[in-house]
Amino acid sequence: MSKRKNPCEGKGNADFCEFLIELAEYERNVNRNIHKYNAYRKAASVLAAHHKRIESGDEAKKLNGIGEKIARKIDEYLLTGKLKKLENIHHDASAQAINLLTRVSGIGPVKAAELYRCGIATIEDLNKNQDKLNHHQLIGLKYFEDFEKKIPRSEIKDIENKIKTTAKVLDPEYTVTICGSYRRGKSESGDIDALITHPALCGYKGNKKNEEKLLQNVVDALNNGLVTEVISVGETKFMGVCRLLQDLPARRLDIRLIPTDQYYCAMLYFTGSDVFNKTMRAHALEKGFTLNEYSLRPVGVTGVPGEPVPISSEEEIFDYMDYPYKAPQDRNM
DNA sequence: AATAGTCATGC
DNA sequence: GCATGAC
Repeated sequence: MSKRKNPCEGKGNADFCEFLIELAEYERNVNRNIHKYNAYRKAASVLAAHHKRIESGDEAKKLNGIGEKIARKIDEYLLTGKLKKLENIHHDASAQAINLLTRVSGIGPVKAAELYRCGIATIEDLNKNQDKLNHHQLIGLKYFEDFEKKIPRSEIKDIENKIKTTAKVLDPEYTVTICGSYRRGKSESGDIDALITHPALCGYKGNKKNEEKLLQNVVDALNNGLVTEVISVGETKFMGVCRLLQDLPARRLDIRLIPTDQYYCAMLYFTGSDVFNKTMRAHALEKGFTLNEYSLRPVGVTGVPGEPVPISSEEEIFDYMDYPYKAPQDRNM
């Protein structure tokens, strides 16, 4: 999934969401307080899901995830149209620089602060100091603009076809699924998240020798055309860059190799949305199951999860837990 | 107390 | 090998 995403699109509380997300980014990138980051994100998403326009801090406070501090910020914003705290951040050169640097893929809060201590504050500065960056960060810098561009659905469709045909030529037994927001039918996405599996790879019976090559072989085959850079690649996960045509922007591509007996649980999980996954897992628990990206397991009376239920389609997961099937397009929540 | 797990990197 | 950082 992409580095920055907004739970604040849509309804009547978008302006609150925007400043909460900005505060969240500040807490993560500059103050390195991941918990405040999560708290602000949670507050923003609960406001985004709230259909009625909030008219006071006290009204907001009734929502789960909004407490005294955020309630008072909403009051300040309603009264003055801005936030003192944010104004201060905007005038703080170090905060601005660190926030910018973390937009480079591979540069997180720690690296950004280190770079800023070295006097690096702009993309131009980064270009002059490439010796301070590792492989991933160099790629992030090289494609800084490209990676912030959304990917049109039609382009992902073409990339999907290319990956599928490439894999099938290698071995017709490969299965490829592009998940994420693309699978949910969105008209554009931030990156491309592909799942692949192969019958030789099954969670419980090991055929180690071939397994190690199953992902590498696909990556190698894609390297002659689609894939332009490798950020990282191991036995189960590839992270890299692809470009469909010369004139199109470079795109972030992730490929995960999934054991066949875990494929549908992984598909469900990586299709999302995050909110849908939470709803689904909560429902599973109510029905006496535990659901994660690997398996669906019944929970015994003792609370100990049993053996994974064999699954051969996404629908089956819904069926087992008595949940009306939702097509991927209906999981945008 | 706060999501999980893989890969790269540096000690 | 292990911890850390990033995704």
